[in-house]
Amino acid sequence: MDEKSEISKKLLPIMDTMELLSGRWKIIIMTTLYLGGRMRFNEIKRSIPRITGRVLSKDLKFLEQHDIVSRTVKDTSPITVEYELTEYGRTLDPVFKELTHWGIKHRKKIIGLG
Amino acid sequence: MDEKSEISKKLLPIMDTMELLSGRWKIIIMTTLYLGGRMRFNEIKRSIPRITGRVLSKDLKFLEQHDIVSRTVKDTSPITVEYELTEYGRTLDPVFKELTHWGIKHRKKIIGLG
DNA sequence: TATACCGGTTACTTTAAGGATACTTAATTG
DNA sequence: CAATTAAGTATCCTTAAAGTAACCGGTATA
Repeated sequence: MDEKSEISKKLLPIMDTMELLSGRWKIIIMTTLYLGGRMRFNEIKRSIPRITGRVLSKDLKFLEQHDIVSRTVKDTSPITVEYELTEYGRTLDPVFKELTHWGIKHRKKIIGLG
Repeated sequence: MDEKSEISKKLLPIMDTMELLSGRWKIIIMTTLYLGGRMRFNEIKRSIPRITGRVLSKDLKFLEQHDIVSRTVKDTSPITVEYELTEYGRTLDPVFKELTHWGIKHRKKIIGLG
């Protein structure tokens, strides 16, 4: 195997994961649902300062399509829609744990330097 | 502590880490250096199809400023510049391992469905 | 009657990241 | 002498993501 295909082989799964994490709001939405459990559209919106309905809607749809988040329409009046992390979405937990762990050490390093 | 500041507390380190990983090329550059060890600017460039010198230069500078990559000018003629992951850069390894691990399972799931 | 909330969608504008290309200085090769 | 390599920089352009704001049908409240 040449150098470039070895790089590709290493990169592909990393890029696959990153596709789900990248963007300004996706991680914030996932963390919000992780902490908040089952939440309605406007609950999520109110929990995340400055997010717009357009982006929240778009990102939730994306996450639903990738089976990270589930969407349930409740037959109330007016209807409400509940979102929560799927079981599969929760398998991202170790990823978030590592991101968190490294971030905490990184912040300590930066503050230590400052 | 209210809901929003709890979310912020969880998010901050994640966002700190993501800052270093986000963008189209940073992860590719880091993976290339991880596999290739010490490399010159144009070696890196040739290893990464379609990257432009402008972006490679910019991203390497960013990574150097964050102590992920070291830059060494060699007194050859013409001068050459070598880049490699710093010891600190290599502490990102567990992060990449998790991203890889999840990505492999994710790909299997997607192929399984298709 | 009208005002607000529910969960969105549509159309338009702005911003940031990245791409394309030319250029730089100094040395080397043919 | 002309072309090439090295490691970039400068300038302009394109694109994709996100922001802004208006609007939708349906329901409920004052």
